[in-house]
Amino acid sequence: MNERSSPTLIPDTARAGEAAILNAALEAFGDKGFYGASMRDVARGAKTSLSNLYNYFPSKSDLLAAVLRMANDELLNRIQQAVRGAGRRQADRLSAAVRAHVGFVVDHQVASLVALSEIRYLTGAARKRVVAARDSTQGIYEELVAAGATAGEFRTPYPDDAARNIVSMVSAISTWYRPGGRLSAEELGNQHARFALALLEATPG
Amino acid sequence: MNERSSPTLIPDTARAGEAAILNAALEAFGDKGFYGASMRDVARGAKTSLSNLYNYFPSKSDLLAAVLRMANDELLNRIQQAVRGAGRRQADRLSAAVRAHVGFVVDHQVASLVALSEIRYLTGAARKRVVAARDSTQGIYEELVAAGATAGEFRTPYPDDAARNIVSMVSAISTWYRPGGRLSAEELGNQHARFALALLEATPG
Amino acid sequence: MNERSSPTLIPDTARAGEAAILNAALEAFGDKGFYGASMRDVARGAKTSLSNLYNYFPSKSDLLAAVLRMANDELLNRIQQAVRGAGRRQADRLSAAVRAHVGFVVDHQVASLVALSEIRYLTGAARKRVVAARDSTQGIYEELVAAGATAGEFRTPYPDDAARNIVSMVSAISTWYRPGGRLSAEELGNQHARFALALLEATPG
Amino acid sequence: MNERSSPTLIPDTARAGEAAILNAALEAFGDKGFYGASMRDVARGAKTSLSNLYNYFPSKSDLLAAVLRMANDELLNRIQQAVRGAGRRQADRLSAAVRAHVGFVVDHQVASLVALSEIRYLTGAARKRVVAARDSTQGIYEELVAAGATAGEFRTPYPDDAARNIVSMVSAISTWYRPGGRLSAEELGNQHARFALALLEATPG
DNA sequence: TATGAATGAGTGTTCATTCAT
DNA sequence: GATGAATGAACACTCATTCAT
Repeated sequence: MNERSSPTLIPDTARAGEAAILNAALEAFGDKGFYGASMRDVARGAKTSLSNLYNYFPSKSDLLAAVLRMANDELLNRIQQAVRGAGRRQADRLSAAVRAHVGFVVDHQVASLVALSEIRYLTGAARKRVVAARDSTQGIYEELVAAGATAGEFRTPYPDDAARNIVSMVSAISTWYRPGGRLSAEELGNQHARFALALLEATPG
Repeated sequence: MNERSSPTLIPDTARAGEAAILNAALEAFGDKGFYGASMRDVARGAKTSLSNLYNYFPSKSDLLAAVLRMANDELLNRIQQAVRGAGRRQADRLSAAVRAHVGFVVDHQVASLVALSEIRYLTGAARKRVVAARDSTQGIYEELVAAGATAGEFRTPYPDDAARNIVSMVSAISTWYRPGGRLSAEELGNQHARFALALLEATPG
Repeated sequence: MNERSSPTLIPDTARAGEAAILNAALEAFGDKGFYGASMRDVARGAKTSLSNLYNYFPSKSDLLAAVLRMANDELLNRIQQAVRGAGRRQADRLSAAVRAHVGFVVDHQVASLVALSEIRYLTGAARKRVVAARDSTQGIYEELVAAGATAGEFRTPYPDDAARNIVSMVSAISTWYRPGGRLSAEELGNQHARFALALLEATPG
Repeated sequence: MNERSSPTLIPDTARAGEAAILNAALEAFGDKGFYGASMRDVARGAKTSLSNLYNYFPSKSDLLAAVLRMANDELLNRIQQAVRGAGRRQADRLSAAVRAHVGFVVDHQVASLVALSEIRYLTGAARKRVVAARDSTQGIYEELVAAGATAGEFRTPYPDDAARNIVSMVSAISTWYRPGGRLSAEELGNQHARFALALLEATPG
């Protein structure tokens, strides 16, 4: 049973060619960045013509937005599911969230990296939507931390800032992680769960 | 005495127009990213002609490299000086490093952001040099953490990873900090020093 | 009886979707010119798909040709009918022609404008046919003028050139006319009939 | 002495490459229309590179605007000079204006054609300026006609509309004139001067 | 009849860079 | 040290048109 397979980010509702384009875009943006990657790169990766891209996405920006939205949706799903499946102590729930988050970053490293670094190239409504999605993720952490603080499990005087730093730490994994490295994905998850609890100055369980 | 004035990054040894160009490049890269900013943007910001840029820097990449190198030099200097001026306990030394680091990020937010996000667009020798400089900074933290671990001050089982996460947290400040926000620069420094010690599972001082 | 209603240009023989396409094409070409308007614009205006246009017209040029042919047919019909219904004096016949011509331009301003300005973008057989149709209209004027000159009603030494200038004047109405302007359509017709007779140096009736 | 040589439209103040570009643009726009002509066509005609065009004109629209402005300036100059050099009777002054106008159209047929048909592709401030210039020309005619009407020389009941039609007739010459045709430029001028006076129902001189 | 997917050529424009002065 | 002119390559995007269904 493979608990952390790497399910594609692309939802089943997508049209035929759409998935190929989205995956190619993800790869291209991850490789060269949003500006550095050209629509021709994407088309080449998706094995279609440049102009055909525009039958699916009206602009390069929309393509980026779609990629980021999908990544954020999947991340949010994973974290929420993990939290729902965890015990009642907030420390456990937060640990589960961090492990799920790390799992996502490892499974979808490129998407995580793109989400971290290319969001700045969005503008207007697309940006707002993606920023909101990102804030949802952060919001989950803030709620968990707040609940834990109320329950006396976490003693940090800066709960919100600590929550943000947890996200920073986990997100940063996407910038240096290499599969087959010193730590397995699971170890990485446990490690960062411990970091998170330490940051929150959790009372020993 | 103004301990945290915002000294320019540009060294006095620079030629006449060089400083203006470097500052303009910093601003442009910060605004739009390396690819998004054009040499014309830089020229406009430096109030000189496009072609004159090439009398100072042989290429756009070299311009980015110069900016990053300066930023890293200044950061390294600040941290080293802070550590030298701190007490003998490793916790104190590390706190001093973090506070200096936060001070740099706040003083040179744009440069910090550029260093964080545009390094990927360097290649070849220039990249190597900048990466090495960045690793020097990280190395300081690793040494401090290792010394503290040896001394029994820090109990984290993951000293190197914790050191990296300290850098991640402090660097991330550049992505959200706004002057005049909830916390002053000094408070931000103290806060992150506490986060760092918590992360390291420091024994109470 | 409404003598100057705005009967559509599209003949009843047209297939189902054809009328919508032709009208959309007319509007699009009028708005942005032949090159400026795209087949997508036409499809949008006709509320059908881009590719469906090609079930009706084999090319954009053919679409333009069809529009222009229809406009010229209607114009020719109107003028011929008006002349047939007029008295025996050439001045009266010419006045009737001009008034009918002005009526057409006012009723179908966009079509008139397109016919005036987009004919240049036709090539080959399509162009020949449309130019011939336009020349037919001009031919009517030339005959009327020649007959009037022979009859001693018009004294201009340049009958053909005068005829062409009558057409120029009336056609130009399409470039500036706005419904609800200073002059009614009927006044405009009478006015230009007078201009035409003046141009021909007609002997006082 | 060459009274109607074809002095270039390009003023002496222009930079070196500018004249070549403007002339090439004039030719290209005349040949294929504004939309039909590409910047590559212009570059080819000006014997320079595509990108170099943008060192002189920031956009294709600006290039068109520059062409049209120059044409209108020259036309206005010619008419004004002609009127100044004419006698005191308004009929004479108007004849002079028409002859000068015809001379311009013949000398700069392409420019006249472009001014007549491509003005619609301008927008914003550029359009306003060119429209204003065109209206200046029309204004001269209106003043002459009004003065003649006051003096009892012209009896038309529609002085302004007649003035507009004079412009229409003369402008239309650009759409059909071919050098070496039936009429010389001078004859064409005299002919249209006669047409104009006839249109105005001028009292016999 | 009607559609969405697909394509290759072409669009205006911007790019980093070079060069003559 | 500084400039404006010049360039070739690349860019995102649109075009008219075709084709399978």
